[in-house]
Amino acid sequence: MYMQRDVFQAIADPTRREIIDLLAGQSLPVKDVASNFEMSRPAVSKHLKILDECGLVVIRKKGRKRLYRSDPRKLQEVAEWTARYRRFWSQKLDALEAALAEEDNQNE
Amino acid sequence: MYMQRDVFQAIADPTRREIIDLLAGQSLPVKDVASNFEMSRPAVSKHLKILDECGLVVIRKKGRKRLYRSDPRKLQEVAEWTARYRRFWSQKLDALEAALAEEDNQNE
DNA sequence: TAAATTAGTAACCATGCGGTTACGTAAATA
DNA sequence: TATTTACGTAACCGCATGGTTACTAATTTA
Repeated sequence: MYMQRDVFQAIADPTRREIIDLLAGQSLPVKDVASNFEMSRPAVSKHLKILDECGLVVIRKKGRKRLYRSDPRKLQEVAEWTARYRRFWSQKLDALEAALAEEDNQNE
Repeated sequence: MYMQRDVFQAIADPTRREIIDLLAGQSLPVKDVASNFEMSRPAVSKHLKILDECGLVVIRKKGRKRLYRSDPRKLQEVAEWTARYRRFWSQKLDALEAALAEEDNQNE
C-alpha cells in the first residue's frame, strides 16, 4: 500500500463502505470488525489502515485492543461534489433530456 | 476491463470525475474530451467506456463523431450514501467528539 | 476515388489492489 | 512466569487498473 489515497478511492471498495457503516455510532476492536466479514483479520486490518490514512476512522488504544470508530466528516468532500449534480435527479422535469432535446433542435 | 463496475468505483478515478465535470452541460466528441487531458485518446476512450457502462454518460452518434455528455443521475446513489452522515459535518456541536467523550466517561 | 479524420479496440506492460499465511510484539490472564 | 489474546505487518500471489502503440473501420473531405 504505497499510493496516496483520497476519500473517493477509499470508499470505492464496498467492504470499506460497510466498515464505515458498521463503525458509525459504535467503537469496535479489529477482531469484532473482522467477524462481520468473510475475510481474514489482516485483510480487515488493511482496510482499516486505509480508512485511517484518509481520516475516515479514529482509533483509541485500550489495552491490547484498538477501538475503531467512523469519523465521516471527510465524506463531506464527496457529498459536495455530488451535490453539484443534485438538480439532475431532484428536478421533476428531467433536465438532461430537456437539454439534449434543445441541442437536437439546434441541429448541433 | 472485465470487472462489473459500480458508480463508486467509477468516480474513484480523478480523471473520470474531471470528465464528468467537463461533460456536464455540454456534449463533446472524444477528441475534444481527450484534448483536455495529458493522456492519449484511447486512454480517454477507455474512461468514457467505463462511464458509459455505469450509465454516467450518454452518447449520440453524429456522423463519425460520438458526442458524449454527462448523465449524473446515477450519482444519486453516492449522494444518498453520504447524506446519512451529513450531521457529522453540518452540526455545530461536533457530534463525533461528543460521542467519544461520552464513551470515555463511561470507561467503556 | 483517394486521403484525412474520428473513434473503438486489441495487445501489451508496469504497477496497484485485495486477499492470503506467517510471524513478531504488546498486553492480559492462568 | 508461561500462555493466550489482539493487533500490525511483511512477504507473497493472482488479477485489475490505467496507461501505451498499432491497427481497423466508418465517415467526411479534397
